[in-house]
Amino acid sequence: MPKTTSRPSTEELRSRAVAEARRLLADGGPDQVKARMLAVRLGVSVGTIYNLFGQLDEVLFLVNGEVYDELLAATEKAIAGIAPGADPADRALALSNAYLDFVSTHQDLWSGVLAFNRRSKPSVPEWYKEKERALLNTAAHALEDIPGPATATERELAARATWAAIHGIVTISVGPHGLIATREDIARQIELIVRAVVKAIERGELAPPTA
Amino acid sequence: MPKTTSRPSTEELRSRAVAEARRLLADGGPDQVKARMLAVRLGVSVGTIYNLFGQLDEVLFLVNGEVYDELLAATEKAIAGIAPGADPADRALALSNAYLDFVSTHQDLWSGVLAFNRRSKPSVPEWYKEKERALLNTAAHALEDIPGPATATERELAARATWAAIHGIVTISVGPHGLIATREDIARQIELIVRAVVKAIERGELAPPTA
DNA sequence: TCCCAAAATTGAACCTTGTTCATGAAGGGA
DNA sequence: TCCCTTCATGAACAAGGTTCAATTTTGGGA
Repeated sequence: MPKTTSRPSTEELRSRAVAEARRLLADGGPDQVKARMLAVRLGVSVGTIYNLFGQLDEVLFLVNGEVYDELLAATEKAIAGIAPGADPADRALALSNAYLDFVSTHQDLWSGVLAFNRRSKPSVPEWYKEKERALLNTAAHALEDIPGPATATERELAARATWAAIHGIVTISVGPHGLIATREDIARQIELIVRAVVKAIERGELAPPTA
Repeated sequence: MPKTTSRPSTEELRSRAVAEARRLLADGGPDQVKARMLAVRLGVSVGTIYNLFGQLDEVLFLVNGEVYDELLAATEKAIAGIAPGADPADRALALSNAYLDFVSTHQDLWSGVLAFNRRSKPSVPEWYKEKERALLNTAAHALEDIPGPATATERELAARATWAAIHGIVTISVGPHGLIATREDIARQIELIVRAVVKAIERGELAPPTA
């Protein structure tokens, strides 16, 4: 009887490794993603992990990349669900609520993503930065078509500021393990900021008296 | 000839250690603050570091605590410099500009502080959380006396949201090494959010139609 | 001045982790 | 059958956090 279980393909192993790493990241943060632990979970030796990935950080970049993709999909879907003529604030809130939903659903994972991003690394892959840019662009898009006397430059500034603000509110609410504030509280804070900004755009109060 | 340099007192050593740790933190992030490196810089052995501090994290908490104190002092000073009857937006902007100034002046250090805070740790000392609370309270105070039909609860919500927003804008602009955006750009984003929120408070548009 | 108990220092040693590399097994084509 | 490429292996190395028994230093009392 020949062995029916042949050696799993390299690709197969790689994706299982990423899946395990994701679990470890969510459970204990980036520091818990260890080469030996991954090896044990996959039933291979340490060396094999280093055949699969140049260095351990690469696994974490891949995990985070996955998470980014999912978050991007969620936000895009949320925005797409809003009617073209709807209240601009609703569009912006659809985006931020999607973000909040996502983070609520994956609290520990997201906390891990943030922690890893804060670790200073020798180099960040270009494709990774690209995903981060894509996320920002989605946000910008949600604030793009708010009527009002704002130039493209002003809109872009407002979009980035609002995205950063939302990100700040969410981030400050995500401790090392789970949310620190209630979901409702966070949602209220986001809504407050978003509505205030949208109103400011509509009223043409964006540009402060430039010094 | 007797040795004129007697053994430095424990307190003396402790404070030199914190100072060195601060340098290391600013230079390479929390991961660069190593027991052996501290020992070498102080001219003592590894063991001594562990006499001074229960564990290495404690040094980092102390460094971050120092930084918090300085930031708090800077923001309080900025707010105190605003006349009591001044434009409420100016008060809020005084706060956020002080924050931005501080971070601009200590970019790498602040980046290190954030990175350390993201590391999941078994326990965070109470006095440390207290300092973080104090920082938030200062922010709340700056938004407290904006005229308008808002309840205390609403104001508190607005204060926390605004602080988180400012924090988000600044944080997203601080990469692992230095600022990613220009100082002016960051200041503009902050100003946009702050003015929008202050206007919303003044106009009594804080509370969205509660669902 | 001398001596000793307490306090602080030392550095070897242990353990965990990232990373490398010489060795060897597996499989497929000539 | 014999190579040759590819991949897996795990021992070994270098760091770094942490501990601790042995040693040194200090300060004060006799």
